[in-house]
Amino acid sequence: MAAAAATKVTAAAAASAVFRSNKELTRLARSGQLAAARRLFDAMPLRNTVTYNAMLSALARHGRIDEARALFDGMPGRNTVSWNAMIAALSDHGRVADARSLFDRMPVRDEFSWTVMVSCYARGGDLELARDVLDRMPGDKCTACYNAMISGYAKNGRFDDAMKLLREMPAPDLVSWNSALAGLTQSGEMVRAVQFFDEMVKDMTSWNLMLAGFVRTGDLNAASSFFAKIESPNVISWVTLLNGYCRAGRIADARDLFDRMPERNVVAWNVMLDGYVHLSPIEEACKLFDEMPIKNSISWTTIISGLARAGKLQEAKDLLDKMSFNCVAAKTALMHGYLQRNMADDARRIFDGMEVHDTVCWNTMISGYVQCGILEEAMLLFQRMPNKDMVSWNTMIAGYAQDGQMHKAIGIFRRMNRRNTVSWNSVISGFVQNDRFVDALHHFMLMRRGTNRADWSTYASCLRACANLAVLHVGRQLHNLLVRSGHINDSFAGNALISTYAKCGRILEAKQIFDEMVYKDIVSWNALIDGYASNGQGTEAIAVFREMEANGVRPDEVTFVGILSACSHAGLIDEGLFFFYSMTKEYLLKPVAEHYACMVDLLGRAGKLNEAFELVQGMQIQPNAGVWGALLGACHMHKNHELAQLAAERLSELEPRKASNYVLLSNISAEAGKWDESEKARASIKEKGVNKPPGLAGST
DNA sequence: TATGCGTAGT
Repeated sequence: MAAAAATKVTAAAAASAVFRSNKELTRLARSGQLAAARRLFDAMPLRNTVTYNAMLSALARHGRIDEARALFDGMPGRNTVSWNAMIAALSDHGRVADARSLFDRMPVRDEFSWTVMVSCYARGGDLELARDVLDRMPGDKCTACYNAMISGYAKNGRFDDAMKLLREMPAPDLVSWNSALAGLTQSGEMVRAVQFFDEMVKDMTSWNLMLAGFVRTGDLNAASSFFAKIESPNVISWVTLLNGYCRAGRIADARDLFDRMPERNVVAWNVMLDGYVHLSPIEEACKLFDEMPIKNSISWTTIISGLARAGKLQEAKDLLDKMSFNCVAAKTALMHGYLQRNMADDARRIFDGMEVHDTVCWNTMISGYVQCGILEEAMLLFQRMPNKDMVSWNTMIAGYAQDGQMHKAIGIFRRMNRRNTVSWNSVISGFVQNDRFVDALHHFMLMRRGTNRADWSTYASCLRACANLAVLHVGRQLHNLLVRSGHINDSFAGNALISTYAKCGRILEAKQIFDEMVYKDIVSWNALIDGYASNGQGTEAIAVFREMEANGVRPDEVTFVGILSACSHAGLIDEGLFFFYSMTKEYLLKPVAEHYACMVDLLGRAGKLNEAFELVQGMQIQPNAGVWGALLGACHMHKNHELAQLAAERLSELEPRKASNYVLLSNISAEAGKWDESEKARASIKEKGVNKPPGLAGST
C-alpha cells in the first residue's frame, strides 16, 4: 500500500516536473533563446509529447527546419499538434510540397491542420489549391480557416474574391474583416481601403492597418490627419506614424511626435534610434542610445550597425564588448561593417569568437568573403555551414558568376535540392555578365519548365541578353511574357525593355515603352538617351536630355555617359565639350573613366589626337582600358603609330589576359615597321596563356 | 505547457 502510494506521489511529482520544464522550454523558445532551450531539452530526464512539440516549434522558429524534421521523425509519440506544428514549419519556409505530403499522410486532422494547409497554399500564391483545401474541409469550417483564405485572396490582389468569401462565411470575426482590409492597405489600394473601412466592423487593429497604409504609400499628410482621428491611439498607432516620419526623412517631426508619446515601449525607442542612425550624424543616435531606459537586442544591433556604417568600427567594437548578453545579430552587424571595408580578417575574428552562429551570421561572413573577392574562404565556410538556406547557396552561385567562374556557379546550382527564383536569376544574370547570352536564354527556358516564377530581375537579365544578341523576336516574346505576368509596370522591366528595343535598332518602340511607363525613374531616362546614342541619333538624345531637365529630373553620371557617347557617335564635338563642362561645373558630377573614354572618342574621331591625349594625361583618376581603347581606336583611324603604340602598351598592361590587345599591338608595330616588337607581342599571347575573349568562350 | 487567421521595430 505504502509503496504504491509512494509510486503515485513520485509519478505525480515527475509529471509536475515535466510540466514545469515544458513551460520553461516554451518560454525560452519564445524569447529566442534556442541554445538554452536545447540545453534544457537535452537535460530533461523525462519528456512527454508536449516537450517534443515545444522543441520542434523552437527549432522551426529559428529556421532549423531539417533538425525539426529529424526530431519529428524520431519522436516517440506524435499527436495531431506535432503534425500541425511540423506542417506549419514546412509551410513557413515555403516547402509547400513537403507540407502537403505530411498533411495527406497524417492520421487525424483537426481545424488547425486544415487552416495551416490553406494558409500554406495561400501564402505561396496558389489560391486555387488553397480554396480546394478549404472546400474539402469536412463539417463546419472554422473561422480561422476562412480567414486564412480571405487573407490569401486579399494579399494577392484578389479583393473581389476576398469580399465574396467574407460575405459568404457564416460567422466573420474581426480577424476576417481585418484580413480583407490588410490586403487593400498593404497593396496601397487606399481609395478602396477607405471605402471598405467605413463599412466594416472595426477594432484598433483596423485603425492601425489604415494608418500603416497611408504611411506605406508615403502620404504622410493623410497619415497624420488620420492619426488625429483615432480616439485613443495605442502604442502601435504611435509607432506606425513615428516610423512613417522617419521613413520620409522627417526626423524633426519624428522627434516631436516621439516626445508627445504618452508611453514609449522598446519598439518606439528603437524606431527613433533607427531614425537617427539613418538621418542624423551618428553622434545623435549615440546620445539617444545612452538615454534609452530599456534596450533589447534590436537596440544594440541598430546602434552597432549604425556605428559600423559610419566607419566608426572601433567604437562599435567597444560597445559590443560592453554588452552584458550574447547577441548574434549585433556581432553580425559589426562583422558586416568590417567586411564592407574589406577588413575580412577582423570580421573573421569576431565570427570565430562566437559560440553560436545563426544562418544570417554564416551568410554574412560568406557573402562578405565573396564581396572581398576571397572566394576560396567563402567556399570553405559554405562547406562547413550546417544549415544552408537558399541565401547561402545563391550567394555562392552569384559569387562565382561575378568572378567569371561560371562552371563552378553552375556546379553549385545543379547540386541544389530546391531552388528559388533568386537561384535561377543568379545563374541567368551570371551568364549575361559573362557575355554568354545564349546560355542565359537557355536557362530561362529551363526555368519556365519548372515551378519557379520569373520576376523583374529575370526579365531584365534576359532582355539584356536579347539586346546584346540583337534578337528582336525573342525580345518581343519576353515583352509579351512581361505583360502576361503583370511585371510590365515594374520600372526595372520597363527600363530593360527600352534598352532592348533600342539595341535591336527599334528606337521608336523603345520610345513608345518609355512613353507608356507609369513609373519613370532616372534609369528610364538614361536608357532612352543611351538608346538614341547607340542609334547614332545625337540630336534626339540631346532633346530627351532637355526634356528630362524640364521635368525636374536631375541627370546623374550615367546620363552623361549616354549624352557624351551620343555626341561622339553623331560627331557633335562642340555639344560634347559643352556637356562635359556642364556636367562638372553645373551639376558638380565627378567624371569617371567612362566619361573620359567618351571624350577621348569624341576628340579622337575628329582627329584631335593631341587634345585627346592631353585630356588623358590630365585625368584625376587612373585611365582604364576603355580610355586607352578609345585612344587606340582613334590613333588607328588617323594612323598615328607612335601614340597608338603607347596606348596599346598601356592597354596590355591593364588587360594582360586579353588576346586582342596583343594582336592590335603586334599589327601596329608591324605597320610602323617595327618587326621585332610585332613578333614580341605575338609571342606574349602564348607565353601568358592568354584567354580567348569572353564573347567567344560560350556556345558558338 | 505545444500548433492556425489581422497591426509597430533589425
